[in-house]
Amino acid sequence: MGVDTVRRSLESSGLRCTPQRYAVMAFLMEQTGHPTAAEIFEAVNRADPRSSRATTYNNLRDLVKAGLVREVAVEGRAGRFDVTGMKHHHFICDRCGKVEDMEWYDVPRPAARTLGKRIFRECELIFRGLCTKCTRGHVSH
Amino acid sequence: MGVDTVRRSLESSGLRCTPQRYAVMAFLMEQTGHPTAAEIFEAVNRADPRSSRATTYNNLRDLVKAGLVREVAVEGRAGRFDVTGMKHHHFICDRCGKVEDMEWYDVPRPAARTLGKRIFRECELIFRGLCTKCTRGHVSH
DNA sequence: GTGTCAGATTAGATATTATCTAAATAAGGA
DNA sequence: TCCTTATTTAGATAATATCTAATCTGACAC
Repeated sequence: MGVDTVRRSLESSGLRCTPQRYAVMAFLMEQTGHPTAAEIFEAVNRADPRSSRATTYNNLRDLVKAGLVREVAVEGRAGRFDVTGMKHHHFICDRCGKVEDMEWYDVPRPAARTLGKRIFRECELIFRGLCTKCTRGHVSH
Repeated sequence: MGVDTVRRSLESSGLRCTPQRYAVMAFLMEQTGHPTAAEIFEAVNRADPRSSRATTYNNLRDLVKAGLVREVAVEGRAGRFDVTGMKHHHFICDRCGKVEDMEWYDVPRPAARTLGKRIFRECELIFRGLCTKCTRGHVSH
């Protein structure tokens, strides 16, 4: 991952390339999982440059608004983030809340009639069940 | 809605029919929208029997666990609840966070190969965009 | 390189959402 | 009616997210 890949992502979205924003984006790009804001905040602050909590949240919001990053809300738990690079769906574990990527496939968009006056932006498909780890020791009825 | 519809729903799920739990379920069943836990708490407490915050959350969790109620997580906002009676998808407004029902249609489930050792329970399809209200005055580029 | 300023950062307070605690209560079966 | 166990309660606490207002800085024009 060239240093400038991150910088170019930011700039092509009209976002200033600040050290803190760079650090958030770089961390997410090198990540295969789906960290929470708190985890991102911690990771960034283990290294330099350091970043305040507010800045981390601000940057995540900016990155999401710019379409570079996606937030996955999980019931009763912290939201999780990943880069929107390659199209994929998500699997959320009922038990531990972990979010995993799932191979993408096309989903039919809703009929215009169903949509009415709403403005459609995207479909998101979420699979639910038990992740591999939580499956261990599980006995189906 | 006969009084006993609610009671029977609870009992057939092995849940005791307490006044507080009844009130939560009854409120959700007569509701067309997707109230937050706070809204449900308020609604129940405008009438008798009253219920504490903890009880409202406990009951919502029990109802979700029993499969009678579904929670929809919304990024950066309170979760929202509805009864799982008739199959439907959800539309979430990017701007105001409102959740609306959308006509249900079948979604292909993931291939066994993709699923691996995970245990699949369900698919959830979420549409995103602007709701009818937030569309007013909106100019698409 | 320097000046400029809109946008970014900061620490800490605050807001919002959800859960925990431990004692008191009540549902529903025997 | 009595018993057992699930449920309820008020208030404290935890977890998550945003706000404030002072300060700083990236990037552009020159």
